[in-house]
Parts: sequence; structure tokens; C-alpha cells
Amino acid sequence: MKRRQYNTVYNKLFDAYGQQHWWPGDSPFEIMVGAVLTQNTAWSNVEKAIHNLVTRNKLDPHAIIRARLDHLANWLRPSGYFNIKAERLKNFCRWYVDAGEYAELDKLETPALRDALLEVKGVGPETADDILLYAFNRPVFVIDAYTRRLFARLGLVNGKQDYEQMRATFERLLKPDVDMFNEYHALIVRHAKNVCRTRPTCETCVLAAGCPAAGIE
DNA sequence: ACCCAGGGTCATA
DNA sequence: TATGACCATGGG
Repeated sequence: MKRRQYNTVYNKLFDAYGQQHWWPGDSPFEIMVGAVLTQNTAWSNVEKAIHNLVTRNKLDPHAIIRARLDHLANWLRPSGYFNIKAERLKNFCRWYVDAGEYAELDKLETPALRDALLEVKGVGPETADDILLYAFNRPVFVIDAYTRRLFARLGLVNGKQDYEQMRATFERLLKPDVDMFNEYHALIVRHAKNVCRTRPTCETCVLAAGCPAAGIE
């Protein structure tokens, strides 16, 4: 049964790396901003951009809406793709404020909230799910490139499933536990930083001497 | 000098 | 639906 293997991977990762304390950020809104800025970008660069916003008192949806696009882009510069991300962040903030911000959005059921997020230009499936899980505490499993690679290498997914299919698989096999989903995704990212990206066997063998992913049956 | 990072959009076939 | 081009900084 795959259900057991999916849980085993989690337990081994947790034993190896421990609590990851995700998502870094002091407020739900900061988490949402981080989710947009971290698209295909190292987190260390995102931190610099968020810091730029904080020091200017711009870590606020209304302030971002008011800001000039070129100013916003300059503050976001360290996170890369800064012109695109400035637009995406503005799009997101306009939607967020129009929708009544956190309190109103939190009244929506998860599927409706997810659909609403996906309507924002610049918010795709992974960003939406980051926000759902880490800002709204909804039991949504975030799929990323690391998740694909790890589970493909473990032979636990058939590599050509799209995002939605893979998310459905995880959410079907695992108990919908927000804290566990939170930790699971964070652990996969943590583990990814520990392994070679190019050798398919690395992920499951290098850690054999301490590899949490080894011995999954 | 190259590779890639906690993706998404858009144009093309 | 399925690839490919494009976006761009910073650390290894």
C-alpha cells in the first residue's frame, strides 16, 4: 500500500531533519508576499527584497498598491525577475484588498479560496497552495519540483503526472493534517538542499548512511 | 564561467 | 496539451 510509504517518507525526513518552523514570516501577509517573490528564486534573495519593503514600511497591501511600479521593482530587485514580480505583487494586493483581506477571504471554503487565488495573474498552482497552506492553514499539499524529483526517484509516482494529479495523490493518501502538510513540504525542501541534483540515485543512496529516504521498501 | 534557485505567463504547433 | 522562450539577481 502506497499510503504507508508516503507516511514512511515523512517520518524518515522528520527524524533526520526535525521541525523546520515554516513558513518564515511574521504575518500571513508577509507569507503571501514571500510566496510570490520566491517563484523560481532562492529564499535568501527573497529575504533581501522583503527586508527592503520592511525598512520602507511597505510590507502592507495598501502601501504596495499606492507605490509606484518602478519604485516597487527597485525594492524587489534582489529577488530577481523584479519587473514581473512588481506587477504580480500589485495584482495580488489589489485582489487581496478588494476581496476584504484576510478576514473575508478566510470565510471561503478551501476550493473557492483556491480558485480565487488562481484568478490572480501571477499566482499559479504552487504559489496558491503555499498561500493556502502557510497563510490560511488549509490542508493543501504543496507540490514542487523537489517533491516530483524525490518521489519519482523513490518510484512512488509515475513521473508524468501533472500538478493537480500529483496533489490529488498526496491528499488522497495522507491524512489532511495542516501541521503535517506544513512540515512535510518544508522537509522535502530541506532534504533537497542536502542532495546532488544530477545523479538519480543520490537522493536515495547518499543518505543511506543517514539518509532518511533510504529503506523505503 | 556555469548552474540553479521554495514558478508563471505567453506564443507557438 | 505540450514544449520553449522569457523573466534576472545572487550564491555555489
